[in-house]
Amino acid sequence: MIEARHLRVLRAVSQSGSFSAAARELGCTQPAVSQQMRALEQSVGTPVLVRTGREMRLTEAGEALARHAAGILGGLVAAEEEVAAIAGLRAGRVRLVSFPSGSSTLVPAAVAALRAGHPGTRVSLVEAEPPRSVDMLRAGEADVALAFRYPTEGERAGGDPAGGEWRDLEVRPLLTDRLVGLVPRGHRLAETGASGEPGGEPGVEVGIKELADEPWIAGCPRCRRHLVEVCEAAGFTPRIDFATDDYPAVVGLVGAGLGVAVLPGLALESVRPKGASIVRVVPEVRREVVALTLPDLVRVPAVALMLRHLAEAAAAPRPRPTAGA
Amino acid sequence: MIEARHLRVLRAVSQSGSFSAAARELGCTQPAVSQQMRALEQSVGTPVLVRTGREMRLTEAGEALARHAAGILGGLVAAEEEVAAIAGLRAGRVRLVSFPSGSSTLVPAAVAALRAGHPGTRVSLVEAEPPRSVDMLRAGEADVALAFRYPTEGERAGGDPAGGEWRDLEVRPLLTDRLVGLVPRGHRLAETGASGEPGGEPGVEVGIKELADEPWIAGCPRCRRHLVEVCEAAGFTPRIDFATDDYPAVVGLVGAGLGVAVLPGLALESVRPKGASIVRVVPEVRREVVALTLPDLVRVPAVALMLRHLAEAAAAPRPRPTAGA
DNA sequence: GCCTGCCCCAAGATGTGCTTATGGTGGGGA
DNA sequence: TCCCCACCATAAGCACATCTTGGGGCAGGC
Repeated sequence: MIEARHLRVLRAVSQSGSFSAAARELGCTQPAVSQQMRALEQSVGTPVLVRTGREMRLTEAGEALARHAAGILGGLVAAEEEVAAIAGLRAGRVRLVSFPSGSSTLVPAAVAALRAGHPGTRVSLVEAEPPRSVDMLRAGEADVALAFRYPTEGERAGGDPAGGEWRDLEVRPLLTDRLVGLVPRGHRLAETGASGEPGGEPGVEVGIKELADEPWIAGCPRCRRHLVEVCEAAGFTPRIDFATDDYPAVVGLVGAGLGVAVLPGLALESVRPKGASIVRVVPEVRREVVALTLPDLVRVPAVALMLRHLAEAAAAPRPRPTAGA
Repeated sequence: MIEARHLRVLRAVSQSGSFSAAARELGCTQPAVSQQMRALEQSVGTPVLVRTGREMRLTEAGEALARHAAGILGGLVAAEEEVAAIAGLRAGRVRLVSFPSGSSTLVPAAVAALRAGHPGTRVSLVEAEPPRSVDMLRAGEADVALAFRYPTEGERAGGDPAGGEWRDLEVRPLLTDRLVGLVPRGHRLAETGASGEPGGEPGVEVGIKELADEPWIAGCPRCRRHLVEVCEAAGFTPRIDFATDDYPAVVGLVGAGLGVAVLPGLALESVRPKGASIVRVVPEVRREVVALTLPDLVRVPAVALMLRHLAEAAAAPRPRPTAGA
């Protein structure tokens, strides 16, 4: 079996014209070159070099090998360079999958930072809610998944403290997203005017039990399930009139006076809550936003960098949701 | 440094989807595959494989390597096949250089036999007299040289019994060529009619001293030098009127009655001695026809085969020179 | 005629790869 | 639900290949 090492030595010999010069070029001793060429000749079964007194020449077989060696060794260095570019972040691709409110907040900041520092990298983004996004991760269709989980979900999944259903994944907590209540402007629980000013905390605090009799507008299936759990823990079952994972639609429905809702704070960073007032819900309802990837992918430089930038984006001060016009 | 072995294993893994299957495919054990992949990942500095629970997938770097591997391994296989073809005589080139009378007698027979047995081989032929042909051999412009030497030349070159000036070459004696005399038809020394019949030995025997007063037509420089030596050993210096290495010209000059000549028997195989009679010269004058090559080239299959066929052609019964019309 | 450079050869030391044996893990069938 | 099997990782031992050092032969150049 011809090895690349043989071809490297052969090329050095044919270029330099002697074993000694080839050895100097290759940074080894002359007997090493001699032995390599002997091994090559043995493996191919015919001489490749003619030792004439003054110079070292190639036989026809040697010429054939040298001719192929150019392409083979060129391909090897090309492969090395391409992989080195990926390893050195001069190239590399990260396929992100994110839930909607993540892809409009954390992702743009992280991607911008990554592209700014390493222009050669490429990022692709698709949107999917957690169960599906994790499937994509496991199926190799994505490298990093932005997902979220509610605290109670982890407990339900067998009491495993190390991540529940994600125990075989690398889990990077990014931030804890406090959910806020949304009630129609002018609702009896909304403090008119003062609530929801830009940059300010929602001023009104509402016990969740106070919303027991309101019609509800729920979000994605998991959010809806969690909402029911929280309400039932508070002693009532919410009457859910609408369910949609389209947050602007939720806001619109609330603004139209069709009900109340609980939304992730993250979602309100990019949705203008027009016609609705933001209230603080007590007890606090939180969800944890995490970045997920496969353990092996953590060692892929572009993936590691993306995780780092996601963490930085999550750590940056969040703009406060506004009450809207 | 990426080695071809790594790429072979990587390809097997990516095709089979598991280390164990790749090991079976490669004919080794599973830990060997595991170690190879670990070594590859260490050498390129980034993971190339993602170990997900059910299947083994390539990372982006792994995809890049696999993409290059196709061409690299293909090139290696092509190189191996080409060299194997040369080693197996399904291909291969022999560059012959021969003196004129050799290229019209021994060479055609040997080349025909070689091409008949191994149609893939190619033979090229150029003509050159020994000093030049040996230079070409040493310069790598030819693989096999057909040459000749006169017995006295070896003695002159320092008494080395192992080949004189060719002591660094592989010398394969092919045949000993007896030189014959050529006198004009009807010359006083030529037996009219009976001499030089097709298939018969030259019947007339002439002592070289009897030609002392004849004008001479000499051949190539070495032949001419040897002629002078022989004549001087017989006690006279030949009067050389013409010197040419064109044997048909020599025959023509003799036939025209312009002098006598001594020619290699081999030359008369392909030159019709019209107008001239062939006589045996005593004492016998011989030259040794040999095949020369570089020692390393003996191990090149096509060269070895050519040498063998040349020896067989030389061993075959020689047609006798004819007296011509 | 001496000297230098080049190649081959042999022996010792080092490193690498392969194998066997073992443990841990996840998936599928009874 | 449990068991079993396939798969991968790891460690230890071994064999092979490679490299180095030291010595010798040989041809070319001053």
